[in-house]
Amino acid sequence: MAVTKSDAVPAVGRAPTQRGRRTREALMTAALNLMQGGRSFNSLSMREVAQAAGVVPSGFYRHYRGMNDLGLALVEDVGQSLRPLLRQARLEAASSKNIIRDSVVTYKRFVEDNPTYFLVASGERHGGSRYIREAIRKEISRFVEEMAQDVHQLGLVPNMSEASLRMCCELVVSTMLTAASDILDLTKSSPAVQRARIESYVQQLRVIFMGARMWREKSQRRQK
Amino acid sequence: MAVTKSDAVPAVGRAPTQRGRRTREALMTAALNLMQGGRSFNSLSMREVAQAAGVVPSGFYRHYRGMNDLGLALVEDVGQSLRPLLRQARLEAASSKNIIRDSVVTYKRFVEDNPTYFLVASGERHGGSRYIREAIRKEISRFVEEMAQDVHQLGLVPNMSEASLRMCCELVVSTMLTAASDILDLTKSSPAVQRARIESYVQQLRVIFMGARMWREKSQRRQK
DNA sequence: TGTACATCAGTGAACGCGCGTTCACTGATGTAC
DNA sequence: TGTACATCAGTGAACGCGCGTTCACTGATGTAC
Repeated sequence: MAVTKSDAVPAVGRAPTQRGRRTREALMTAALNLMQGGRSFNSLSMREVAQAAGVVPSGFYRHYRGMNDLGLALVEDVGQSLRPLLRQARLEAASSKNIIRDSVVTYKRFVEDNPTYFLVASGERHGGSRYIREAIRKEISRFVEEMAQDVHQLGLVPNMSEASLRMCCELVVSTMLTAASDILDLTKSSPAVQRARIESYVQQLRVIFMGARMWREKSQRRQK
Repeated sequence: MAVTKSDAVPAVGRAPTQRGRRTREALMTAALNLMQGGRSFNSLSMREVAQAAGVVPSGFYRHYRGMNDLGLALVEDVGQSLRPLLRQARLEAASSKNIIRDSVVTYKRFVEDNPTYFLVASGERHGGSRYIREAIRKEISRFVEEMAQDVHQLGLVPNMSEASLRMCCELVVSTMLTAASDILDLTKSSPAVQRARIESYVQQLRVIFMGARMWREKSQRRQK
């Protein structure tokens, strides 16, 4: 048997045609839309997603090996959409004279305007499959990296090593992801309850930044 | 039709007999055991849990209205098991001269020894059903309450109002729940990686506590 | 301590349903000449 | 620009399976006397 062109493996998900790319995206947005109601990605079925995307069930396999594969693609996509937007929000808030409160308020609006992204980010961070969790961790570390850069450039926490800065930013990102899931569940609560919750997060971030400014590197402490 | 004793609604889950209580518990532990492998509660089926508990599928309904009901019972049970244990661990570590590091190390061992509890607590905190999320929030607020009491009594953060103390403890508990899910995924990583992760959490808690000690209440700030 | 009886706990069969996956197919798309 | 053709994308039917839920049932358990 000679190896000819026709022997090439179909190789799922490469989508070299326009039509293919469109359907591939349709499947992603269909999954996101199905999650709008508060359902977790885990609870979606492949058939359901295919139907919502207007594709016959078997068509799904032209684009993804299975739901896990879709999940990974989704995480990557959400990460790439979110990172530049949040970075911009951060830089805008930086000129404010009440950086922390403004950032949290902006963030709240942002979460409410893009619920699906955060449903993926928060919801699958600890719950879903192991692979998806790892993918989310990787995206989070990118966020942290970017944020550390910004905080450094803005001089918000001077005299801190890069490693410590990342550690602090990780704490901030973690806290804000927890906040996101809170915010999404709060949409039906009274304004008073919402304000109280937001206030709590403002205070938590203040504690973190105060702690960060007090931080002394190990080496410095030793020198004392 | 006269209302006689026989008209009484079966009223699921009251389990007034010994046998009943045993099976009810068997269903809970069966669910926990099935989660051991890293699966989320959400992905368990009722039939599966029933079988693991040695009960015929329809028997499940004698004890729970459905999986959601089981989930709520599980959260409550996990909360009640965890609270006294963690409180004890906290009080033990309090006598150490390196409270934070010792607490984190103790906590790590504790998470590894009781993976199922934390799989529920972390995994369903943001992912599962709305009702389960609310139930977990309620349990968390109990944890926070207890921790705030202990921190106050030990005088770890003097000069702080009760409300602010709760806010800080919430931050700590949140961070440690995120840590739990990290720890559970790390069991197969190299000791070096594990140590680095633990070190990161130690530092994060230090930042929080330093920030908390620097904290000035709003009223105090105004008086300045 | 013994007995009668109401309630409770567990059984087994049955139902209709949506699931993931496979397959051979057909029409659409992009390309190489 | 036109055409031939390989590859790609979507189809529709079929499969076996485990799911949640219902029902009438039987035996176990706890109690009131």
